[in-house]
Amino acid sequence: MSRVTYFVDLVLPLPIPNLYTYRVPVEFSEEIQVGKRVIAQFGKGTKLYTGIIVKIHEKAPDYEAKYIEAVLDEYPIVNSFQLKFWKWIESYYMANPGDVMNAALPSSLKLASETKILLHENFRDVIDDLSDNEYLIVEALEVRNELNVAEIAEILGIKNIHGYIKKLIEKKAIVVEEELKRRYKPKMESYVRLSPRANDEEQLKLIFDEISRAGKQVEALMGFIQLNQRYSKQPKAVRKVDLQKTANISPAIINALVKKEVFEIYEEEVNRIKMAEAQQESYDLNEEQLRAFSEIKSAFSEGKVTLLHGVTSSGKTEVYIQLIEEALKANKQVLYLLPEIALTAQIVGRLQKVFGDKVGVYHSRYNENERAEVWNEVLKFDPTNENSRFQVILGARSAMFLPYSHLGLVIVDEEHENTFKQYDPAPRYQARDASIVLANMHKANVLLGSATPSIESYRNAKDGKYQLVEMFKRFGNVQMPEVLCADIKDATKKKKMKSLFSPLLFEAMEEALENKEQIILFQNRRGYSPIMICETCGHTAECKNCDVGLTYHKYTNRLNCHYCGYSIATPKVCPACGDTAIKVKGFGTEKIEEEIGIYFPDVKVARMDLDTTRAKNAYHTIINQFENQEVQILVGTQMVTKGLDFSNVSLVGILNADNMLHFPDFRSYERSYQLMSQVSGRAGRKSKRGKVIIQSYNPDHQIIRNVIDHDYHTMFKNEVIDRRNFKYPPYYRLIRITLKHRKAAELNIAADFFARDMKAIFGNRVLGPEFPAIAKIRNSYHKQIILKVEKSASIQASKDHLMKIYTNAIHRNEFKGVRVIFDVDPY
DNA sequence: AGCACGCCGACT
DNA sequence: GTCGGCGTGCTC
Repeated sequence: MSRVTYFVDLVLPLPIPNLYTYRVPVEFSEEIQVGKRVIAQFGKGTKLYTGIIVKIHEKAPDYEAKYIEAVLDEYPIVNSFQLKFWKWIESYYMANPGDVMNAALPSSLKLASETKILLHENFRDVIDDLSDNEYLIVEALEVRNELNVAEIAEILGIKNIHGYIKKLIEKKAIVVEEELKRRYKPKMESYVRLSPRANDEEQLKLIFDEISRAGKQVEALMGFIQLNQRYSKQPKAVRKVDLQKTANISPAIINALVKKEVFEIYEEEVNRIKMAEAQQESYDLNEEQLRAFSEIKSAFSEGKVTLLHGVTSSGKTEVYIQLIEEALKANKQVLYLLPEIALTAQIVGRLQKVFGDKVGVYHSRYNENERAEVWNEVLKFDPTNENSRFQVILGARSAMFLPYSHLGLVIVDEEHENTFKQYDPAPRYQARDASIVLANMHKANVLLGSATPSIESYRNAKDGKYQLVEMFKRFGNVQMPEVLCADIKDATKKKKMKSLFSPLLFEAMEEALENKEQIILFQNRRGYSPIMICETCGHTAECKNCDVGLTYHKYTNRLNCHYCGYSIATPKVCPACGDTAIKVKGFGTEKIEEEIGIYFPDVKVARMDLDTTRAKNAYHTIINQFENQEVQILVGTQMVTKGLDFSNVSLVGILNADNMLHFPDFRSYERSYQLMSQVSGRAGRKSKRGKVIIQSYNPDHQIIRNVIDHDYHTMFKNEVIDRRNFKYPPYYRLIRITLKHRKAAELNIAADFFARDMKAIFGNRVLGPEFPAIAKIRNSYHKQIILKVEKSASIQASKDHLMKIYTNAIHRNEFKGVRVIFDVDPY
């Protein structure tokens, strides 16, 4: 009887463009399944990789295919929705399948080369039946417990040991330990409870008498009763660590009580991701929210993507919560995307109050075990099970890659945020756009939410492609803040500036502080001063790897490059002319912090930017301090604009609106409007109208006027006219081609060739090649070519042309050493 | 990505 | 004359 030989096409976690076909050993024929992980050798040497089976077939390729080494999973860990989604990302964003796999899978699910080989627990049963080499392996394993493939190869002195491994697995002498199982140990936690003997009022009294001379033990017992809430309706489990902390006792005290049979210690498997009890909070939607809610629902019933445009603190979250509730009632999964990891903490608390442990969080700062746990829970989701955990996933852009099987609702909050776009490692995707595609695959509803929608989304809504739902009132009838502009050109001329502060801002600060109100100051630039300049010869320090000036950081007294991290000590004399007249020019957050210290020496100031929030919990510490009003003034970059709600902020100052308005990018007006509106939204309380002061050299600038008038619509109207005239999104799609080379001259030649080839096909839709704002990063020169494709034209055809040009180009001599990066919808 | 093959400089 | 630099090309 002839047996069928199967072949599998694998995605390998490598930046290479193809799938690879492997032969399946007959003994795995039953096990293989699309979406399962397998181990396969790839390339020279003994490198092993985890691949995902994306296709099973019987067509032998015309080369000698290698065998897969092992099948890792009992069940597929990637479902068919995901594979379809991966494919879409791959093709739309011009990425390699392996890049997409890398972005999608938590790394604990894709380890392979380090795959450990262990003894089978019953290996002794077969030990007599082994060949010499097999015996050698088993013997080595008895000593070392676990070995990887390379180590075994060394022991045997043979390169290809896979035959032996295979035989040994068949004989059940060894097992290939799947990394996941090995690393992923459920976390156990010690809990304390009363022993059966003590768990009774009478007995407890006796015990108190019994231990009355041991003060610490009494404290321990009291602490336990307190934490346990013994006399409440619902006593709580008491963690050992909590008891130690609350009663301020050492583990020895608890052990003593265990010995006396008062306490018992028991272990409980904890979910790494903190459990939360749902405590249904009653919340009622106000009239406007109810209207929005019903409009959204009717749009959903027509299968339309909906854009919820609601001014800051109009109570969008409550509307989301209602929608989530409906999705859960329909036994569907919910994906709630947020732009910032930092923001998740605030929202997750709110959602968990309502949905308990149905809410899971997923983002890149989560450790591997936590991520694998969320992955597995989502994979296990069973719509018929009432108690499914993580039916609602809250996360940053990577959360869209989880193995959803019954997605019913996707919410993209703050949809205008550019952090939804992944820039650097490929795949360079837009999570907002991609998740809409994902939702379509699941026939799920999509809600985009923002106070300042992106021009794209708003236009889609205006065109009727999306449903537009708007909320104009702030929750609790808080007034929109009063926005004023301070003319710093005029103030400087009249010598009225108090360092960085215009009289208008300065007086408002004084007033707010007097009233014990808090202030947020926003400056879109970190560090102390952007540049150091020698007043004698005009020399400025530049990064030796990149084409940018170094930024002075006072705290460390160093000059840093924000692109590559290069840093030098601040020179005392000018390296060019030797003069000591070195001065700082411009200002960043650090400088502002210092200036406040001079004018308001008694006021507590906190600074929030990339430099102060690098430590793991720094962000929360700063937020908490500000929330608890231990700090009166918060100085920060972009970070302070992101949806934080503080109740006592009456004043927001934007120190310099000009540098964002003049950013060289077609989106700079849109971004400036969004940024300024978002910070402005932080001002204002229930009882008092907030105040926002924008400092600018250009107080009549159209965008500043729009912010003052809270006039999104005019901003939008003007912006779309420009976009249409200058051929930018949303009327055109952009593909950015970046070429990199170590040498500028070679790069220029290659870029000119590429652009010429492109112009031959695309004509004047090609822009460039141009050096970007920073032409040199990490010792590599960059040059960009932008392709503008009409929305009506086929983007796929354009990409096919591009790829053809690319494949032709790379064989050219002029292209040696040039790296090419494609970025679709780069902004 | 990783690894081998390959062709030019400072060394036993 | 050889060791080793990393540029180039391939991996089922």
